[in-house]
Amino acid sequence: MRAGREGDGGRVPRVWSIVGLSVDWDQTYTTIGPVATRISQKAFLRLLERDVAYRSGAPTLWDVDMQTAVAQAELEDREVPGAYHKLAFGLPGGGPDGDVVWIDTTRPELLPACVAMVAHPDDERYQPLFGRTAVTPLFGVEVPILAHELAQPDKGTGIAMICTFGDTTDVIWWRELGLPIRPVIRHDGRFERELTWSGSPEHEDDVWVSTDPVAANEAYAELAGKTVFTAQKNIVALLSESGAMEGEPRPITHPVKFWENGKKALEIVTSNQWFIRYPPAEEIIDRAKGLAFHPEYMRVRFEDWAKGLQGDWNITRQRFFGVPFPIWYPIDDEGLIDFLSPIVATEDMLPVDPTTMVPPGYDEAQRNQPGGFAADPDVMDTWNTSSMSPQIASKWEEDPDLFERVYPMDLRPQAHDIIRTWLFSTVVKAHELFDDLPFRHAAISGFVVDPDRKKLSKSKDNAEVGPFQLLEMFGADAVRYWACGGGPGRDVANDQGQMKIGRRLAIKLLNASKFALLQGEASPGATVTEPLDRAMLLGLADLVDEATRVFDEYDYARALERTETYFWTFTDDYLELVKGRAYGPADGSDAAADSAKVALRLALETLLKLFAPFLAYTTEEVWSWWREGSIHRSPWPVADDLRAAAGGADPDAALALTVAGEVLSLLRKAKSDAKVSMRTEITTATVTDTPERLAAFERVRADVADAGKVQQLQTAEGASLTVDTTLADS
RNA sequence: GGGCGUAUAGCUCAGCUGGCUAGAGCGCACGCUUCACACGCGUGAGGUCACAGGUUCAAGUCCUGUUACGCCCA
Repeated sequence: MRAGREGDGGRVPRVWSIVGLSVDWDQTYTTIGPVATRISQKAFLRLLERDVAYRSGAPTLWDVDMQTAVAQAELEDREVPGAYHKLAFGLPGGGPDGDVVWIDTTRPELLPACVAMVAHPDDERYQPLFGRTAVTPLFGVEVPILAHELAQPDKGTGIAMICTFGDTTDVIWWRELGLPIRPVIRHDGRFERELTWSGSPEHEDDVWVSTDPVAANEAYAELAGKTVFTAQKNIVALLSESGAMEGEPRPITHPVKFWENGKKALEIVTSNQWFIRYPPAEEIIDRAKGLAFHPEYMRVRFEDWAKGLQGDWNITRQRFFGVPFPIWYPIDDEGLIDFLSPIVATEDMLPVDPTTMVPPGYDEAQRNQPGGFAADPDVMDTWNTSSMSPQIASKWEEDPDLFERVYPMDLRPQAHDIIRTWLFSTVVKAHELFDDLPFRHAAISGFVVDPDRKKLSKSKDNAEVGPFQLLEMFGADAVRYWACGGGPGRDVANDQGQMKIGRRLAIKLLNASKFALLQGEASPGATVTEPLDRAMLLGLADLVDEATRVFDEYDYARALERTETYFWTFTDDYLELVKGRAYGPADGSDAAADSAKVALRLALETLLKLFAPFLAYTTEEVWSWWREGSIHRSPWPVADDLRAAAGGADPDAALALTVAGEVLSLLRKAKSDAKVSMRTEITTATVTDTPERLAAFERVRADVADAGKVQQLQTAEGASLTVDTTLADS
């Protein structure tokens, strides 16, 4: 099992235990602790060796509040208010609109980070400008005017500035157009304090070159050390003053990337991070073809995610807790850390905490000293550890015997919200490390939603009652019944009505079982001979076939629904019809009574087993009344055994049972209409029906007459079923 | 904007490969102390199967489009 989150205080295991899940509590695992750390680190080292894991300085999605990198999988877009600012870039040599080019931007404060302008290659308005240069307002920086398909001609003026970095599109442009980088936003979300423009490059890599360094430095002084918010306010004032901005900002709402748990919009900063190289999308998709999704349509989420990946998986997080990287860095004699020459732990050292352990060839005194070493300060993305959960649970290279027996695993059960994180990363890791799938089936469940179909959330607190209360109120079987009502992949509404129904079903099963067992055992060697009993068993055999088939397809909801439907007619009709006969003669040796008793016990055993996955406690209770051991360890029913017990196929018997039920219903209706007790005797009843159905009815007429308390039962041929009755005086 | 899913009685849903006179449970109405069950039993009312086209002898079921809701992704 996957351990509950910190703070749950063991609630998850308790719920699972009460709900009756079959868990081997000796085989739990967690994603913290020495084993998880060792396995995560080992996987990392193996991937590092093969250059699948690598360290790189690259544009990184960064949450300035949390001061940590964020992976693509944890992004979400939010519609937030913003404003277009129309800015004039200088165009030496002039163009169609004179000596300026207008752009619309929502991030004017990034003007000092501008490295180029871009328009769509097919955009006739700007085609004459491609290859020329423009000059940024205020900062006087010369930037090239380039063409790229991702520029949107219908957005703003159709030409945009590229800054390092305003959004992920900037990153793509920067990478694909081979642009320089002018980073201005620091990891804390504020503008760099010390930035100086000069008239000519001071060294080879100098990007801070302006045609008017004095103006540039004056302008930047208004931004240095400021937050993005303040910087924008200040630069807008400067732009208006200088006449480079036309009109007022035009408010819009637009999608902006956030960390899914974050409060502030993400910035893109440059820093050194550990990455895992994704295989090509097609390769992952092909690998996943061997994985059965239940329901199958959830596969598209996996595939869409694979196709939509941009860049590799950043597994570095700047957090306090988590699995550390088994890595140190040398410090040169001047005290500078060389982040590009990591000192890698060896596998025999694992688990490694670089902040307390010392790399080979060094001693503790050299920590953080010139000429010494420094620990990698970061930790792994939690998904990077969770992606090893099959290997952690099966104790990869820790318990070879266990691993051999359980890996790859059969089943990954999880909800659909973490297909892109947990499922995807687990498949990728196994693919890279083992060239195989980590499991064969993925059962994707939905969520529990509130009665208005809204997702439950801790912050909204719209869960009226907690799991323990529900279990207390309705019982575990009722809660299981409700939970199984939503098929694979479907959300299930928190519906106490359904739990009530589950509870009634469980009680009904107890009572029906009591009745069946009260009839006593049949004489030794007795067999099923009566048509009614045979028909019931044959119908049950078909039910077993269907339930087995749909279970194999993971459609447990249908298995439950079919079993339940059968059970209701079983109790309403069959039990009523067989009741009288089952009591039998006083000595209990009558063959017809024996037939009923054998059929009843066989049906009970079968129904209990069919219900066992759902009503785990009720079925176990009934089982204990008359059988040894646990029903949950007993073999699954076999349809052909039931057919054999029924004495083989009997197509007419099914019709006999159907007609019997219909006639019985009409007899009840007569009494119900007369508002008399069901016990009331019927003096005479005449059943009219087609010859074929009457022939079938003939085989069960004694049972029907008995159940309906009919003294004289006659038949007559006619077009369709009708029943005329004369009630006895009450 | 793209993708996926859902749309059937007041409610929760079944109806799988087209044959339905469209079902179940809850709720509702009217009855019934029936010897397994009043935590029950029986009977009944309740639906133009979201909408519009199409395929077919036949469509809730297949196809196309529209609408609404939900989820995923931009």
